[in-house]
Amino acid sequence: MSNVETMSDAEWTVMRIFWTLGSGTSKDAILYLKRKTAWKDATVKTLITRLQKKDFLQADESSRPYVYKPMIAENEAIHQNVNRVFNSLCDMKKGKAIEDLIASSEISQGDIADLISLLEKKKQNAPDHVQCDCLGEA
Amino acid sequence: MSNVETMSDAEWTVMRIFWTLGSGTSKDAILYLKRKTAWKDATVKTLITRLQKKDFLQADESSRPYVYKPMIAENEAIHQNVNRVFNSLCDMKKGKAIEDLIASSEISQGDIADLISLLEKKKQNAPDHVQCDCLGEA
DNA sequence: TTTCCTAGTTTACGGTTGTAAACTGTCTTT
DNA sequence: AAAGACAGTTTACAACCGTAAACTAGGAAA
Repeated sequence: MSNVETMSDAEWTVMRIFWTLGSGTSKDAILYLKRKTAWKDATVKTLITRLQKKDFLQADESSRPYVYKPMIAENEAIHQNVNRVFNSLCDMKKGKAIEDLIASSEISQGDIADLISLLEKKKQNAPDHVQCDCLGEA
Repeated sequence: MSNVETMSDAEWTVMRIFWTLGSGTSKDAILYLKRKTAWKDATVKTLITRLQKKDFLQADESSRPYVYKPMIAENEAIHQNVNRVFNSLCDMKKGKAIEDLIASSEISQGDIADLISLLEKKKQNAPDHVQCDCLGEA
């Protein structure tokens, strides 16, 4: 179970290409990344190499050019990443932070429906207040 | 308007103390941080110095020990930080990511109510589907 | 006023990250 | 078989980060 903490921002950007393509060559990555970044080809190559070292990408070396594929699922990576940020937030502020997020994200009808029903359910057992935990245990 | 992108994880951890206290001495920070980390006093001092250089903390030097206070509001910092992570996510996956977050966070009754009403409102104009934007513009 | 403690400042050091050039090995095309 | 193109590998390098020791100056105690 690979741990996404060690994936840098630039590496994440590269992974998105492979996650979306399912698999692809370095050329594919270089090509698509030109649309979003100003990186030189060499930069992308470096990032791919680092992702391999960290076991986030694996190369099929049976033929050239190699074909790379993700060794961690996008959903799993997103889960870890998003949760990591939230774990560093004051407990008391999480609700508002989520509100903020919802306000500024495009969300589909289906997902909104899911969110509402999840919240309805969560409401049954929700506490009246959530304490700030920033100063640690008393 | 300071930009939270340059605040490191360790620095963030220190800021939480000052955000919660409103202001405090390095001793305060060292003390509270002992509850959550194994950092040596010197480490906290270094982090405070870096936060000052980056203009996230300001010291009142009119008397010793200095009293430090945050130059960026916690809410603003959280907003920037959380949004930064979400901006690096595939648009299509944001809804699920938020679901995930809600599922694993403690949220108060009040916040849940707010979230639901925000979602109800958002539902009026929500798209049926959200496209993946990982490969950039076509 | 001499000494000591405490807190602020300087220096340190290896690892990671962003960014990329240069080198090299392997197919493909003459 | 020789040459060229492309992609994979090595090397580079400054800034930032986590982590902390060592040094120093200002205020408190003796």
